[in-house]
Amino acid sequence: MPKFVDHEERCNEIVNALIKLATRIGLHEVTMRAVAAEANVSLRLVQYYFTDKAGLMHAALLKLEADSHQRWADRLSGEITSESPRRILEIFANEAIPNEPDSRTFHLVWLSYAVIAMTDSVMASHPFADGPKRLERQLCNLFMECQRDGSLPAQVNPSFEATRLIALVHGLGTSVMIGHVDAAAAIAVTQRHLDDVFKQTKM
Amino acid sequence: MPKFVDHEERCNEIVNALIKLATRIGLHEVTMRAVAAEANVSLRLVQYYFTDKAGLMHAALLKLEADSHQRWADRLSGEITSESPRRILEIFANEAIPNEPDSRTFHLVWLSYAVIAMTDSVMASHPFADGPKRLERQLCNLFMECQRDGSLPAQVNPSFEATRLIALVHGLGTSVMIGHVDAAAAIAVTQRHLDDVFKQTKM
DNA sequence: ATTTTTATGGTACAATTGTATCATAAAAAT
DNA sequence: ATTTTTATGATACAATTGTACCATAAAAAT
Repeated sequence: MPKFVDHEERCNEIVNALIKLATRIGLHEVTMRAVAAEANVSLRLVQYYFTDKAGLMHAALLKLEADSHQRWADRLSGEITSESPRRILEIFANEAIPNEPDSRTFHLVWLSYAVIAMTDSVMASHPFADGPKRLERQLCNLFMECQRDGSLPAQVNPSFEATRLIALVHGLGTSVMIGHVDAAAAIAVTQRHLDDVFKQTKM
Repeated sequence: MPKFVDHEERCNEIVNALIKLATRIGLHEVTMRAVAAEANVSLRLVQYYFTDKAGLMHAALLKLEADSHQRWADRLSGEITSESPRRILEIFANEAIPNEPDSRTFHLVWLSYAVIAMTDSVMASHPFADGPKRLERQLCNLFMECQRDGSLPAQVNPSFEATRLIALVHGLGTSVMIGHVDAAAAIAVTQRHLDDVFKQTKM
């Protein structure tokens, strides 16, 4: 067999080019040629590695989710381990607010895909809710841990809190991206929200 | 002067065609010709009334916001007037969840514009945050009314609650649109959220 | 050394899109 | 009745886009 190239690596470069491009000009304006140019490869190569535009788009979505999951997994098994579950929740909330290139890219591109999925049944069927669902489970577990260590009242519903927190940071994220609120204010809101949750009492 | 046509009305028909189309196939796939076909007019007419695609898009965004504002204003000056401010907040939260064609359309199309605005400076500069900002003021006022009538503890921060509620329903809305949570569950979350807010106590 | 398979380049093509242009109907004003 | 202005139709055009096709370099296998 002939000339061999790290397929994986080549695909990653192209997909990264797409994500970078989508961040700059919007996913809806991304074209095969533009991706090729951004990745410094020929148009033919993009076709070669992904056949379709649909294939490329799909691969990029998968990588976006995988990267995001990986970043968070790394974080969870890093210096963070020593922190209290409540503190981890706060760190999550902070990092979910798009105030830094990585999180801005993620929010923008993910939301672009989400909007497409809302009218494109093919895109919709794919692994879309998986990311949020896994995240929600993780948050739910963190809330339960807080109850076990006594920092969170027992009558609080962890599943509800997870859903609420995820929706809140997502909504805030969009507000930040369109310039409705600035990132600092958004982080203040999430902080205060968590304070509220943790001081809930029976009446 | 010659043949006269209700300009306003004609524009509305075309813009409505765009919104209907965007709801069906996604805003990013909307084309001048498709809008013309949907409105049952010639391509030339769309050009005549809006010159640009940019002009058409802009007009549609304005109408989307205006309609939404109008619907809510009508609601507020209708049977709702007799309701308590807290109940009005609940009604708002319910209607913001995209479980019905009108609200689904609004969420989808508005979010499509928002995503475009995130990378398009021309779109971004336009009246984008105005809608949410006005809404936030209205919600803030409702919370303050609740404090005046004694149903909401005084130590609650109305402005914070308005920001939080709007971000929450927005985030939930997106989750509903992509099928991550169903509409009924989302409404249950907003209901429970408001319950939480209204039973907050000093510690 | 020849073959065979992978990787890559170049380019052509049909379809679509936004826009521009040319024409004309239709009705009010003169 | 002629003119003038609005409203509308038809179509042409250049640009772009996704995809298909043809070629070939390069290296492993024979």
